[in-house]
Amino acid sequence: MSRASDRAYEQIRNMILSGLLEPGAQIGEEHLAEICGVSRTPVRDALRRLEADLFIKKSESQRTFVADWSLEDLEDAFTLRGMLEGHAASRAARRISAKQLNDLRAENEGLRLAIDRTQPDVTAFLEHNRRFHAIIVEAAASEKLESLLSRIVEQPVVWRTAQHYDHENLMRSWREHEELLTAFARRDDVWAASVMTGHIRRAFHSYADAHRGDLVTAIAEAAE
Amino acid sequence: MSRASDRAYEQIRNMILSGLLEPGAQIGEEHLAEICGVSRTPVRDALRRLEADLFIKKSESQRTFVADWSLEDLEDAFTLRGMLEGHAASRAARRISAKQLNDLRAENEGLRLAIDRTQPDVTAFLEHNRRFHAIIVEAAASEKLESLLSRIVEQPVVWRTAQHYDHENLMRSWREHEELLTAFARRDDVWAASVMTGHIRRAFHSYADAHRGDLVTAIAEAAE
DNA sequence: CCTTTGTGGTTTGTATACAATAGAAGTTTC
DNA sequence: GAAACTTCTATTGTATACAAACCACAAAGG
Repeated sequence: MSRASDRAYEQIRNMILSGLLEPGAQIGEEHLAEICGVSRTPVRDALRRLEADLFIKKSESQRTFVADWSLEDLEDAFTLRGMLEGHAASRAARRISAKQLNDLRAENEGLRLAIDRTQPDVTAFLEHNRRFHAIIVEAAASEKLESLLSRIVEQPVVWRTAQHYDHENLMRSWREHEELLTAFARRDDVWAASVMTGHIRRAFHSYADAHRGDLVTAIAEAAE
Repeated sequence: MSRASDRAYEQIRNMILSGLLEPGAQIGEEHLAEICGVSRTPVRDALRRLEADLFIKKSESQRTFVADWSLEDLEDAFTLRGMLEGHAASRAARRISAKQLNDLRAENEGLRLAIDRTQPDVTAFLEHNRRFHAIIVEAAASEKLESLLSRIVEQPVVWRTAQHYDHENLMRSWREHEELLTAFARRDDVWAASVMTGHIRRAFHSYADAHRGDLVTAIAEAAE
């Protein structure tokens, strides 16, 4: 891949995910170019990709804004993700290799270690979780499915809110992953799909609960 | 939208859909720029979008090739489309407006007129069909769903093969659309979803049958 | 004969300059 | 004082020039 435009893509994406660029905010190409230390050309390139990934959206007059997702939009995205990842799990159950199964086990073990401590390491949790799901999509061996999923898995607000997940929720993710592993080991595609769909669905509610807590905090801070 | 880059997008897309640019063929930016009568900048812009839409793919070394889909890839795409459009139909059944319902009826009437003649007008059929499905996706009112579907609905080979559809197949599409209309009128989301999924699924087999005929023709021509 | 390495030409990536267009603000007129 | 028009500014779109990467082919060495 190209160096400058990829750096720009990563950098802008991280700024959006971390909340440095606020949802709804307008962003100018020149401005971003300065921040990334490159010219407008690679920035425009990066913006096109971010637009396809629904991280930004353009007004009728082509001005660029950070995507602003409502709770409804998020439920919508989680529903689609549940369908698609359920399908991925079903395919994966029929195709997964011994190596991929081992990799999955390793990731879930890492995930458990990240949260099985007095202070859970949420960043590590998210990374192991991401890789766990990525391996399944890879095992599903469908280029189109992979392309579609890459566009709805990561959502800015979800990242920021994840810090508020409680220990029980994190452990439930681990347990659901374990169940998924069993389903894969048995090559049971129906089981795998239903566990996955439920897993994503529950994740949405965990998010929604944590998000409400987040809102309360924000309101309290604003009141000070 | 911008003039030159959109023209380039449309033009290149049409060249791919029509088969003028053959699957697997390498395409150079400079070359495309000449054809479209613009500079490389808007062409690169268009290529980024076409890449997101899976019309082209890039090699590891960033060279551009026309996407080459195997029959397996196509079945895969049709399966995903069935899932997503089924979901769209389900949502649409609960939300569709009277006006949208009328528009759907009009499109399907136009579709019938296009094929109810001695020599079916397949191009008109495809256009009415496209708009019919587009209205449903619009009625589903999910930005994400729309974004995902826009990336798998149109496939180069399908267009070219459509000319070989027989009259009975075309009429079945019309009848299935009519059934969908009834389901929408009754606001029956479960019915709508199952009719839609079956509709897409059958379309795949119509394609596969016609495609085999296509292959036979090609082989016969090569033998001359 | 096979492998490797260099070189020429082709293709893509980036920067910059300039053109076009949309928004904003200020002025004029009723 | 409000609405419409004009001008100015900010932002995006396009062209072009140059730099870097890559591929293919040929030549040399083992």
